[in-house]
Amino acid sequence: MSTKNMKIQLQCIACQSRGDSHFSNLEEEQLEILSEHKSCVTYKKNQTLFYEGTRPMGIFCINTGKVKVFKMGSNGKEQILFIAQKGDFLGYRSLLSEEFYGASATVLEPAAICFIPKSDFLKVLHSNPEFFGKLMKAVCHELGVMETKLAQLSQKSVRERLAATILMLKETYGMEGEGSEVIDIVLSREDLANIVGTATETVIRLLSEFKSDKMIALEGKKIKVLDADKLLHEADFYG
Amino acid sequence: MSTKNMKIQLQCIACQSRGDSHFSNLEEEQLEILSEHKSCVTYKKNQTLFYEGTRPMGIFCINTGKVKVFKMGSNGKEQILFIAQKGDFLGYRSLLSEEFYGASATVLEPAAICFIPKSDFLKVLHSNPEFFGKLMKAVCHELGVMETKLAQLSQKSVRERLAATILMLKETYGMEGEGSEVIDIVLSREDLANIVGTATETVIRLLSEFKSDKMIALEGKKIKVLDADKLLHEADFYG
DNA sequence: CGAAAACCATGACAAAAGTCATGTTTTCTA
DNA sequence: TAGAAAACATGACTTTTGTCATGGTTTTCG
Repeated sequence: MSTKNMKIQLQCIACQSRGDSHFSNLEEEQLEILSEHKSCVTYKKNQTLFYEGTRPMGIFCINTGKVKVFKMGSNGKEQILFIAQKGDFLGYRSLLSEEFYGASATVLEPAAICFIPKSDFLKVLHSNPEFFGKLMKAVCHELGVMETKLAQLSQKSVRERLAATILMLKETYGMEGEGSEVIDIVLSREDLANIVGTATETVIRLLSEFKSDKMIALEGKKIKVLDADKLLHEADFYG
Repeated sequence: MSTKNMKIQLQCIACQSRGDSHFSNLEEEQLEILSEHKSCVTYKKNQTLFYEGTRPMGIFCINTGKVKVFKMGSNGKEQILFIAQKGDFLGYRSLLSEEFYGASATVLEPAAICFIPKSDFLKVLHSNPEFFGKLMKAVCHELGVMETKLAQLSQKSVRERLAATILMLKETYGMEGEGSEVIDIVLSREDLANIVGTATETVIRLLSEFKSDKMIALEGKKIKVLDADKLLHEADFYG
């Protein structure tokens, strides 16, 4: 197998993931502008889309696959801010605030991702107030989500946060399987710890406990949720 | 003294704090729209502008004074997200994402704050792409700031975060006084703890240590920075 | 395929931070 | 302005979480 990433060419207008994205309501003409200079590349696991501290040159649009977005701490530990998937944009926030990337983005599983140069994206953005408004709304929503994460990090125990994280993953990646929900994302214990904001060993220990308590089952790296109510209770979603 | 808040009337166009705000470049016509239905009220310490979970009806524009914006945890502890001051807008984020307020806002010191109804604000916003773009840029920047806070909360010790918080306060509210910087904001130890994300007692203990180590002096509730370099060192701003 | 590397798991221990109790000081307000 | 309430301070102790060490398991890749 070649070590080079495979390039695939596809018009945005025919993109399978467009319906899930902010591009869903764009007009044909504007989709053509976006397609003009875009490149679509397949990435392998662990490849990095962009690094914290570098200058954004355009936006990434995820076609398939999952991408972790994280900040590196001085201790060498990552804090994962969110996980992006099909239809999500990456990098437009730094583009609009005209700052360097505030985080890095690394592929978690094989992915197909388009890159649209800054100028084309901005051209469409400024010629389409409705699109601009939609994006504004999305950014405002994201800010609210991030504030909630901050407060929970500060106010909840690791145990509560892990339970909440498993439930969140279930909501996002859950697949019904023989009565229980299998979470369809492969995360190392370390990545999971970096979402929760704790040490890897602590996550491993708590997962073992949750397993003993029959709340989850571990199938290889995948987590199966056996008792969502009990997890909800652990996450302290009532006070 | 009356228990009612005092109303003062002033045109936005003549507002002293406008130069510090996102409204600085608006045209006369648009300022008049904003002025039309606005009300400007003085608030006393501990009065609340809006509560988490309620519906936003407009935006607040701070003329003078300081306001803490926070989320309440199930344990009854606040997490302060940021402190707003002269020229800052509050509440426009929830307005734009069309969600309920995600946080509460309470006045820290006597303040004069204007309220502009939703419809007037949106009218101006949508009639002025440049203003919209400016606000978008601001929100994107805020999102980056919030992500940084999240990562630091997860990756730094309480001691490091307190040192960083004191330095941040110095940057924002510092006033040169006989060689050292007096931080011109009155925060209870509890509020400070709720910024740092820790227990009140822990903050008190660490402040005592910082004082013993001659990094700060405590003058009543106000903090004076004696050795910013040493604080920077404590905050671990190099790795 | 098979060795090396990465990852998972668990125990033992240490450190960080939280909680509770108590006393003092400051601030508010009737 | 005096009494009450809130805020500050500190000690003693507990709990939570992190770190280090070790061994087993899985994955990767030459």
